Amino acid sequence: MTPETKERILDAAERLFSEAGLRTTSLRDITSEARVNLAAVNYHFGSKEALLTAVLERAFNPVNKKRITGLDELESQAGESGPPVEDILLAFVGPPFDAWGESGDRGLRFLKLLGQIHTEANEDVQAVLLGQFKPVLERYTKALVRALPALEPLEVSRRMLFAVGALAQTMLSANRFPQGLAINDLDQTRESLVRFLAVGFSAEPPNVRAAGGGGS
Amino acid sequence: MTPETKERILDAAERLFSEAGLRTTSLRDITSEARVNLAAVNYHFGSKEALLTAVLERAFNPVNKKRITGLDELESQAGESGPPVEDILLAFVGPPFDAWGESGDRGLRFLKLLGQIHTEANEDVQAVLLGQFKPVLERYTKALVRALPALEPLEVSRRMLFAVGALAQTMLSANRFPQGLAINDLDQTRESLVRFLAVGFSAEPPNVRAAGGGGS
DNA sequence: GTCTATATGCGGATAGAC
DNA sequence: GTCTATCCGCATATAGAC
Repeated sequence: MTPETKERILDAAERLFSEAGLRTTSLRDITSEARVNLAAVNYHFGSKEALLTAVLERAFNPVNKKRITGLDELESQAGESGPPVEDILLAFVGPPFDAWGESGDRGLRFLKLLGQIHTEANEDVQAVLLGQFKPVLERYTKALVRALPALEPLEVSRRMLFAVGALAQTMLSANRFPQGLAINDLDQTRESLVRFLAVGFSAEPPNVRAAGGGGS
Repeated sequence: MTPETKERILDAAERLFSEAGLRTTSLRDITSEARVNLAAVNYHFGSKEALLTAVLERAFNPVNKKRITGLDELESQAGESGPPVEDILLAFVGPPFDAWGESGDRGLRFLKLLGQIHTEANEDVQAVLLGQFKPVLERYTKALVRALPALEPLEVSRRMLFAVGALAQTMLSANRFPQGLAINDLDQTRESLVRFLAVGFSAEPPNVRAAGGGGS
Protein backbone atom coordinates (compact mmCIF):
# COMPACT_ATOMS: atom_id res chain seq x y z
CA MET A 1 0.00 0.00 0.00
CA THR A 2 2.26 2.68 1.23
CA PRO A 3 4.71 3.64 -1.46
CA GLU A 4 8.26 2.64 -0.96
CA THR A 5 10.05 4.66 1.63
CA LYS A 6 12.43 5.94 -0.97
CA GLU A 7 9.62 7.36 -3.06
CA ARG A 8 7.99 8.93 -0.06
CA ILE A 9 11.20 10.69 0.75
CA LEU A 10 11.59 11.92 -2.80
CA ASP A 11 8.04 13.25 -2.88
CA ALA A 12 8.31 15.00 0.44
CA ALA A 13 11.67 16.46 -0.44
CA GLU A 14 10.43 17.76 -3.76
CA ARG A 15 7.50 19.42 -2.08
CA LEU A 16 9.51 20.99 0.72
CA PHE A 17 12.47 22.00 -1.39
CA SER A 18 10.20 23.78 -3.82
CA GLU A 19 8.14 25.46 -1.13
CA ALA A 20 10.52 26.32 1.62
CA GLY A 21 13.82 26.34 -0.15
CA LEU A 22 16.87 24.16 -0.29
CA ARG A 23 18.90 25.33 2.63
CA THR A 24 15.94 26.06 4.84
CA THR A 25 14.61 22.55 4.60
CA SER A 26 16.29 20.20 7.02
CA LEU A 27 16.38 16.44 6.94
CA ARG A 28 14.14 16.52 9.94
CA ASP A 29 11.54 18.46 8.01
CA ILE A 30 11.71 16.00 5.17
CA THR A 31 11.53 12.84 7.19
CA SER A 32 8.69 14.11 9.30
CA GLU A 33 6.75 15.22 6.22
CA ALA A 34 7.34 11.84 4.64
CA ARG A 35 6.65 10.12 7.93
CA VAL A 36 9.77 8.06 7.78
CA ASN A 37 12.64 7.89 10.13
CA LEU A 38 15.33 10.51 10.18
CA ALA A 39 18.04 7.98 9.48
CA ALA A 40 16.25 6.70 6.40
CA VAL A 41 17.57 9.50 4.24
CA ASN A 42 21.15 8.68 4.92
CA TYR A 43 20.42 5.02 4.55
CA HIS A 44 18.77 5.36 1.15
CA PHE A 45 20.60 8.29 -0.36
CA GLY A 46 23.78 8.71 1.61
CA SER A 47 23.50 12.42 2.26
CA LYS A 48 21.24 15.38 1.94
CA GLU A 49 22.96 16.54 -1.19
CA ALA A 50 22.61 13.17 -2.83
CA LEU A 51 18.92 13.32 -2.04
CA LEU A 52 18.71 16.74 -3.59
CA THR A 53 20.32 15.67 -6.82
CA ALA A 54 17.99 12.67 -6.95
CA VAL A 55 15.04 15.02 -6.64
CA LEU A 56 16.36 17.26 -9.33
CA GLU A 57 17.04 14.49 -11.78
CA ARG A 58 13.60 13.10 -11.35
CA ALA A 59 12.06 16.52 -11.87
CA PHE A 60 14.03 17.79 -14.84
CA ASN A 61 14.78 14.71 -16.88
CA PRO A 62 11.36 14.64 -18.52
CA VAL A 63 11.70 18.17 -19.80
CA ASN A 64 15.10 17.62 -21.26
CA LYS A 65 14.07 14.33 -22.81
CA LYS A 66 11.13 16.03 -24.50
CA ARG A 67 13.43 18.66 -25.87
CA ILE A 68 15.60 16.02 -27.42
CA THR A 69 12.79 13.94 -28.89
CA GLY A 70 11.10 17.08 -30.12
CA LEU A 71 14.16 18.06 -32.04
CA ASP A 72 14.55 14.51 -33.31
CA GLU A 73 11.11 14.68 -34.81
CA LEU A 74 11.65 18.07 -36.38
CA GLU A 75 14.82 16.93 -38.00
CA SER A 76 13.36 13.71 -39.34
CA GLN A 77 10.51 15.63 -40.89
CA ALA A 78 12.61 18.41 -42.34
CA GLY A 79 14.48 18.21 -45.59
CA GLU A 80 18.14 18.51 -46.31
CA SER A 81 18.32 22.05 -44.98
CA GLY A 82 17.02 21.10 -41.56
CA PRO A 83 14.13 22.63 -39.64
CA PRO A 84 13.61 26.39 -39.56
CA VAL A 85 14.77 28.57 -36.71
CA GLU A 86 11.37 29.27 -35.26
CA ASP A 87 10.48 25.59 -35.01
CA ILE A 88 13.74 24.79 -33.32
CA LEU A 89 13.21 27.51 -30.77
CA LEU A 90 9.69 26.38 -30.10
CA ALA A 91 10.88 22.85 -29.47
CA PHE A 92 13.41 24.23 -27.01
CA VAL A 93 11.09 26.55 -25.20
CA GLY A 94 7.96 24.42 -25.31
CA PRO A 95 8.66 21.65 -22.78
CA PRO A 96 9.36 23.89 -19.81
CA PHE A 97 6.27 25.88 -20.66
CA ASP A 98 4.25 22.69 -20.80
CA ALA A 99 5.61 21.64 -17.45
CA TRP A 100 4.67 25.03 -16.12
CA GLY A 101 1.14 24.61 -17.37
CA GLU A 102 0.68 21.14 -16.00
CA SER A 103 -2.37 20.36 -13.96
CA GLY A 104 -2.46 20.72 -10.22
CA ASP A 105 0.57 21.60 -8.20
CA ARG A 106 3.01 19.81 -10.42
CA GLY A 107 3.56 22.70 -12.79
CA LEU A 108 4.05 25.24 -10.10
CA ARG A 109 6.34 22.91 -8.21
CA PHE A 110 8.50 22.52 -11.24
CA LEU A 111 8.89 26.26 -11.53
CA LYS A 112 9.50 26.82 -7.87
CA LEU A 113 12.06 24.10 -7.79
CA LEU A 114 13.80 25.65 -10.72
CA GLY A 115 13.82 28.94 -8.91
CA GLN A 116 15.18 27.45 -5.73
CA ILE A 117 18.02 25.82 -7.56
CA HIS A 118 18.80 28.99 -9.32
CA THR A 119 18.83 30.93 -6.10
CA GLU A 120 20.12 28.50 -3.54
CA ALA A 121 21.97 25.60 -5.00
CA ASN A 122 25.68 25.31 -4.53
CA GLU A 123 28.13 24.63 -7.27
CA ASP A 124 27.98 20.87 -7.06
CA VAL A 125 24.25 20.82 -7.39
CA GLN A 126 24.31 23.20 -10.28
CA ALA A 127 26.87 20.97 -11.90
CA VAL A 128 24.38 18.13 -11.79
CA LEU A 129 21.85 20.24 -13.59
CA LEU A 130 24.37 21.41 -16.09
CA GLY A 131 25.29 17.82 -16.79
CA GLN A 132 21.72 17.18 -17.82
CA PHE A 133 21.40 20.37 -19.75
CA LYS A 134 24.64 20.45 -21.63
CA PRO A 135 23.84 17.79 -24.23
CA VAL A 136 20.55 19.52 -24.92
CA LEU A 137 22.30 22.80 -25.41
CA GLU A 138 24.78 21.26 -27.77
CA ARG A 139 22.19 19.58 -29.93
CA TYR A 140 20.16 22.73 -30.26
CA THR A 141 23.15 24.86 -30.99
CA LYS A 142 24.11 22.50 -33.76
CA ALA A 143 20.64 22.63 -35.26
CA LEU A 144 20.67 26.40 -35.16
CA VAL A 145 24.07 26.62 -36.74
CA ARG A 146 22.69 24.65 -39.63
CA ALA A 147 19.59 26.79 -39.87
CA LEU A 148 21.60 29.99 -39.82
CA PRO A 149 24.46 29.54 -42.26
CA ALA A 150 25.08 33.27 -42.42
CA LEU A 151 26.25 33.31 -38.81
CA GLU A 152 29.51 32.13 -37.39
CA PRO A 153 29.00 29.24 -34.98
CA LEU A 154 30.48 31.37 -32.25
CA GLU A 155 27.84 33.98 -32.78
CA VAL A 156 25.16 31.31 -32.65
CA SER A 157 26.53 30.12 -29.32
CA ARG A 158 26.40 33.63 -27.97
CA ARG A 159 22.82 34.07 -29.06
CA MET A 160 21.94 30.71 -27.58
CA LEU A 161 23.22 32.06 -24.31
CA PHE A 162 20.91 35.03 -24.65
CA ALA A 163 18.02 32.73 -25.41
CA VAL A 164 18.65 30.55 -22.41
CA GLY A 165 18.77 33.61 -20.23
CA ALA A 166 15.55 35.01 -21.58
CA LEU A 167 13.80 31.72 -21.02
CA ALA A 168 15.18 31.31 -17.53
CA GLN A 169 14.15 34.79 -16.53
CA THR A 170 10.65 34.17 -17.78
CA MET A 171 10.37 30.98 -15.79
CA LEU A 172 11.72 32.58 -12.67
CA SER A 173 9.43 35.55 -12.87
CA ALA A 174 6.51 33.21 -13.24
CA ASN A 175 7.34 31.75 -9.92
CA ARG A 176 7.90 35.08 -8.23
CA PHE A 177 4.72 36.77 -9.35
CA PRO A 178 2.14 34.17 -8.45
CA GLN A 179 -0.65 35.58 -10.52
CA GLY A 180 -2.34 38.57 -12.05
CA LEU A 181 0.76 39.42 -13.95
CA ALA A 182 1.50 39.67 -17.59
CA ILE A 183 3.51 36.52 -17.66
CA ASN A 184 0.68 34.39 -16.57
CA ASP A 185 -0.89 34.29 -19.94
CA LEU A 186 1.11 31.24 -20.84
CA ASP A 187 0.36 30.99 -24.52
CA GLN A 188 0.88 34.66 -25.09
CA THR A 189 4.15 34.68 -23.23
CA ARG A 190 5.50 31.67 -25.03
CA GLU A 191 4.50 33.11 -28.36
CA SER A 192 6.14 36.42 -27.54
CA LEU A 193 9.30 34.73 -26.40
CA VAL A 194 9.63 32.54 -29.46
CA ARG A 195 9.02 35.48 -31.75
CA PHE A 196 11.49 37.64 -29.91
CA LEU A 197 14.16 34.99 -30.05
CA ALA A 198 13.52 33.97 -33.63
CA VAL A 199 13.89 37.51 -34.83
CA GLY A 200 16.97 38.03 -32.73
CA PHE A 201 18.63 34.90 -34.06
CA SER A 202 17.85 35.90 -37.60
CA ALA A 203 19.45 39.31 -37.21
CA GLU A 204 22.45 40.13 -39.28
CA PRO A 205 25.73 39.61 -37.47
CA PRO A 206 26.99 42.81 -35.80
CA ASN A 207 30.01 43.15 -38.03
CA VAL A 208 30.73 41.21 -41.15
CA ARG A 209 34.00 39.53 -40.61
CA ALA A 210 33.14 36.15 -42.08
CA ALA A 211 33.10 34.67 -45.53
CA GLY A 212 31.88 35.84 -48.88
CA GLY A 213 30.36 39.18 -49.66
CA GLY A 214 31.22 42.81 -49.31
CA GLY A 215 32.58 44.53 -46.26
CA SER A 216 31.13 47.82 -45.24
CA MET B 1 46.65 54.84 8.37
CA THR B 2 44.64 51.71 8.59
CA PRO B 3 41.29 52.25 7.03
CA GLU B 4 38.33 52.45 9.30
CA THR B 5 37.26 49.14 10.71
CA LYS B 6 33.94 49.41 8.97
CA GLU B 7 35.60 49.73 5.58
CA ARG B 8 37.93 46.87 6.30
CA ILE B 9 34.98 44.68 7.07
CA LEU B 10 33.20 45.72 3.92
CA ASP B 11 36.24 45.03 1.78
CA ALA B 12 36.92 41.67 3.32
CA ALA B 13 33.30 40.67 3.11
CA GLU B 14 33.07 41.68 -0.53
CA ARG B 15 36.13 39.63 -1.34
CA LEU B 16 35.04 36.55 0.55
CA PHE B 17 31.43 36.68 -0.49
CA SER B 18 32.39 36.89 -4.10
CA GLU B 19 35.01 34.17 -3.87
CA ALA B 20 33.67 31.63 -1.46
CA GLY B 21 29.99 32.35 -1.56
CA LEU B 22 27.45 33.88 0.71
CA ARG B 23 26.43 30.99 2.89
CA THR B 24 29.84 29.44 3.01
CA THR B 25 31.49 32.53 4.37
CA SER B 26 31.14 32.85 8.10
CA LEU B 27 31.52 35.90 10.23
CA ARG B 28 34.63 34.34 11.59
CA ASP B 29 36.09 34.12 8.12
CA ILE B 30 35.32 37.74 7.48
CA THR B 31 36.64 39.13 10.69
CA SER B 32 39.83 37.16 10.46
CA GLU B 33 40.37 38.24 6.84
CA ALA B 34 39.76 41.84 7.85
CA ARG B 35 41.82 41.37 10.97
CA VAL B 36 39.20 42.84 13.19
CA ASN B 37 37.38 41.34 16.08
CA LEU B 38 34.51 38.96 15.64
CA ALA B 39 32.15 41.16 17.57
CA ALA B 40 32.90 44.13 15.36
CA VAL B 41 30.51 43.00 12.68
CA ASN B 42 27.57 42.94 14.97
CA TYR B 43 28.65 46.17 16.51
CA HIS B 44 28.92 48.03 13.20
CA PHE B 45 26.26 46.36 11.11
CA GLY B 46 23.96 44.58 13.50
CA SER B 47 23.91 41.23 11.76
CA LYS B 48 25.44 39.22 9.00
CA GLU B 49 22.58 39.93 6.68
CA ALA B 50 22.80 43.62 7.27
CA LEU B 51 26.47 43.41 6.39
CA LEU B 52 25.63 41.58 3.22
CA THR B 53 23.15 44.17 2.09
CA ALA B 54 25.67 46.89 2.84
CA VAL B 55 28.18 45.11 0.63
CA LEU B 56 25.67 44.74 -2.14
CA GLU B 57 24.56 48.31 -2.07
CA ARG B 58 28.08 49.53 -2.24
CA ALA B 59 28.81 47.25 -5.17
CA PHE B 60 25.73 47.76 -7.29
CA ASN B 61 24.70 51.32 -6.71
CA PRO B 62 27.27 52.72 -9.12
CA VAL B 63 26.02 50.59 -11.98
CA ASN B 64 22.42 51.49 -11.46
CA LYS B 65 23.25 55.15 -11.07
CA LYS B 66 25.10 55.11 -14.35
CA ARG B 67 22.15 53.52 -16.02
CA ILE B 68 19.92 56.28 -14.83
CA THR B 69 22.22 59.16 -15.72
CA GLY B 70 22.94 57.54 -19.07
CA LEU B 71 19.29 57.50 -19.91
CA ASP B 72 18.92 61.05 -18.66
CA GLU B 73 21.54 62.19 -21.09
CA LEU B 74 20.06 60.31 -23.98
CA GLU B 75 16.67 61.79 -23.36
CA SER B 76 17.93 65.32 -23.02
CA GLN B 77 19.77 65.00 -26.31
CA ALA B 78 16.95 63.37 -28.19
CA GLY B 79 14.06 65.19 -29.75
CA GLU B 80 10.39 64.94 -29.11
CA SER B 81 10.25 61.29 -30.12
CA GLY B 82 12.83 60.24 -27.58
CA PRO B 83 15.99 58.22 -28.09
CA PRO B 84 16.02 55.21 -30.40
CA VAL B 85 15.72 51.67 -29.15
CA GLU B 86 19.29 50.68 -29.75
CA ASP B 87 20.68 53.61 -27.78
CA ILE B 88 18.38 52.87 -24.89
CA LEU B 89 19.46 49.27 -24.80
CA LEU B 90 23.08 50.20 -24.95
CA ALA B 91 22.67 52.53 -22.00
CA PHE B 92 21.06 49.72 -20.09
CA VAL B 93 23.56 47.06 -20.96
CA GLY B 94 26.67 49.19 -20.93
CA PRO B 95 27.31 49.88 -17.24
CA PRO B 96 27.43 46.25 -16.12
CA PHE B 97 29.74 45.52 -19.01
CA ASP B 98 31.95 48.40 -18.00
CA ALA B 99 32.04 47.13 -14.46
CA TRP B 100 32.96 43.74 -15.81
CA GLY B 101 35.81 45.22 -17.76
CA GLU B 102 37.20 47.24 -14.90
CA SER B 103 40.84 46.98 -14.10
CA GLY B 104 42.23 44.51 -11.64
CA ASP B 105 40.06 42.26 -9.59
CA ARG B 106 37.26 44.73 -9.27
CA GLY B 107 35.51 43.76 -12.45
CA LEU B 108 35.65 40.09 -11.80
CA ARG B 109 34.55 40.59 -8.24
CA PHE B 110 31.51 42.46 -9.43
CA LEU B 111 30.55 39.56 -11.66
CA LYS B 112 31.20 36.92 -9.09
CA LEU B 113 29.24 38.78 -6.51
CA LEU B 114 26.37 39.05 -8.92
CA GLY B 115 26.56 35.33 -9.49
CA GLN B 116 26.62 34.54 -5.80
CA ILE B 117 23.57 36.62 -5.16
CA HIS B 118 21.80 34.99 -7.98
CA THR B 119 22.64 31.55 -6.72
CA GLU B 120 22.71 31.91 -2.99
CA ALA B 121 20.89 34.90 -1.69
CA ASN B 122 17.68 34.42 0.20
CA GLU B 123 14.50 36.30 -0.52
CA ASP B 124 15.21 39.20 1.75
CA VAL B 125 18.55 39.87 0.18
CA GLN B 126 17.15 39.61 -3.28
CA ALA B 127 14.49 42.04 -2.25
CA VAL B 128 17.19 44.56 -1.45
CA LEU B 129 18.62 44.18 -4.90
CA LEU B 130 15.24 44.39 -6.49
CA GLY B 131 14.60 47.58 -4.59
CA GLN B 132 17.61 49.10 -6.30
CA PHE B 133 16.79 47.68 -9.66
CA LYS B 134 13.11 48.29 -9.89
CA PRO B 135 13.23 52.04 -10.52
CA VAL B 136 15.81 51.44 -13.23
CA LEU B 137 13.62 48.86 -14.84
CA GLU B 138 10.66 51.16 -14.77
CA ARG B 139 12.46 54.09 -16.33
CA TYR B 140 13.83 51.98 -19.13
CA THR B 141 10.53 50.32 -19.80
CA LYS B 142 8.93 53.72 -20.09
CA ALA B 143 11.56 54.89 -22.53
CA LEU B 144 11.10 51.79 -24.63
CA VAL B 145 7.36 52.12 -24.66
CA ARG B 146 7.83 55.56 -26.12
CA ALA B 147 10.35 54.36 -28.68
CA LEU B 148 8.10 51.51 -29.76
CA PRO B 149 4.65 52.96 -30.23
CA ALA B 150 3.56 49.96 -32.27
CA LEU B 151 3.76 47.70 -29.25
CA GLU B 152 1.44 47.42 -26.33
CA PRO B 153 3.17 48.39 -23.08
CA LEU B 154 2.51 44.92 -21.79
CA GLU B 155 4.42 43.44 -24.67
CA VAL B 156 7.28 45.83 -24.01
CA SER B 157 7.37 44.68 -20.39
CA ARG B 158 7.54 41.10 -21.48
CA ARG B 159 10.38 41.82 -23.83
CA MET B 160 12.15 43.77 -21.13
CA LEU B 161 12.01 40.62 -19.06
CA PHE B 162 13.64 38.71 -21.88
CA ALA B 163 16.32 41.36 -22.16
CA VAL B 164 17.10 41.30 -18.48
CA GLY B 165 17.38 37.54 -18.63
CA ALA B 166 19.69 37.58 -21.59
CA LEU B 167 21.92 40.13 -19.90
CA ALA B 168 21.97 38.26 -16.62
CA GLN B 169 22.85 35.00 -18.29
CA THR B 170 25.69 36.65 -20.12
CA MET B 171 27.08 38.09 -16.91
CA LEU B 172 26.75 34.83 -15.07
CA SER B 173 28.42 32.82 -17.78
CA ALA B 174 31.27 35.25 -17.77
CA ASN B 175 31.90 34.38 -14.21
CA ARG B 176 31.55 30.65 -14.71
CA PHE B 177 33.87 30.32 -17.67
CA PRO B 178 36.90 32.17 -16.40
CA GLN B 179 38.54 32.61 -19.75
CA GLY B 180 39.19 31.32 -23.18
CA LEU B 181 35.55 31.38 -24.01
CA ALA B 182 33.51 33.23 -26.52
CA ILE B 183 32.01 35.54 -24.01
CA ASN B 184 35.27 36.98 -22.99
CA ASP B 185 35.51 39.20 -25.96
CA LEU B 186 33.74 41.95 -24.12
CA ASP B 187 33.15 44.37 -26.93
CA GLN B 188 32.01 41.70 -29.29
CA THR B 189 29.65 40.21 -26.75
CA ARG B 190 28.13 43.53 -25.84
CA GLU B 191 27.66 44.42 -29.45
CA SER B 192 26.03 41.08 -30.17
CA LEU B 193 23.75 41.39 -27.23
CA VAL B 194 22.60 44.88 -28.06
CA ARG B 195 21.98 43.93 -31.64
CA PHE B 196 20.09 40.82 -30.66
CA LEU B 197 17.89 42.72 -28.26
CA ALA B 198 17.30 45.69 -30.49
CA VAL B 199 16.10 43.48 -33.29
CA GLY B 200 13.96 41.47 -30.93
CA PHE B 201 12.33 44.56 -29.51
CA SER B 202 11.63 45.91 -32.94
CA ALA B 203 9.90 42.74 -34.04
CA GLU B 204 6.26 42.91 -34.93
CA PRO B 205 3.96 41.87 -32.14
CA PRO B 206 2.99 38.18 -32.34
CA ASN B 207 -0.66 38.85 -33.06
CA VAL B 208 -2.19 42.15 -33.88
CA ARG B 209 -4.81 42.79 -31.32
CA ALA B 210 -4.16 46.43 -30.69
CA ALA B 211 -5.32 49.68 -32.22
CA GLY B 212 -5.56 51.08 -35.70
CA GLY B 213 -4.59 49.55 -38.95
CA GLY B 214 -4.93 46.45 -41.01
CA GLY B 215 -5.73 42.93 -40.04
CA SER B 216 -3.53 40.03 -40.95
C1' DG C 1 15.56 -2.05 6.80
C1' DT C 2 13.97 0.70 10.59
C1' DC C 3 14.40 2.85 14.74
C1' DT C 4 16.44 5.73 19.11
C1' DA C 5 19.85 8.18 20.89
C1' DT C 6 23.69 10.75 20.40
C1' DA C 7 28.10 12.42 18.60
C1' DT C 8 30.05 16.32 16.58
C1' DG C 9 30.60 20.57 14.71
C1' DC C 10 29.54 25.13 13.23
C1' DG C 11 27.77 29.57 13.22
C1' DG C 12 25.37 33.70 14.74
C1' DA C 13 24.84 36.47 18.41
C1' DT C 14 25.67 38.70 23.08
C1' DA C 15 27.37 39.77 27.94
C1' DG C 16 30.38 42.21 30.11
C1' DA C 17 35.34 43.59 31.05
C1' DC C 18 38.52 46.97 29.36
C1' DG D 1 34.94 51.08 20.17
C1' DT D 2 37.31 46.84 20.95
C1' DC D 3 38.06 42.61 22.97
C1' DT D 4 37.29 37.64 25.32
C1' DA D 5 34.53 34.13 26.50
C1' DT D 6 30.49 31.88 26.03
C1' DC D 7 25.62 30.87 25.16
C1' DC D 8 22.51 28.62 22.35
C1' DG D 9 20.40 26.50 18.63
C1' DC D 10 20.49 23.68 14.79
C1' DA D 11 21.89 20.48 11.34
C1' DT D 12 24.17 16.48 9.42
C1' DA D 13 25.57 12.23 10.18
C1' DT D 14 26.29 7.73 12.62
C1' DA D 15 26.42 3.98 16.25
C1' DG D 16 24.18 0.33 17.60
C1' DA D 17 19.81 -2.01 19.30
C1' DC D 18 15.88 -4.24 17.28
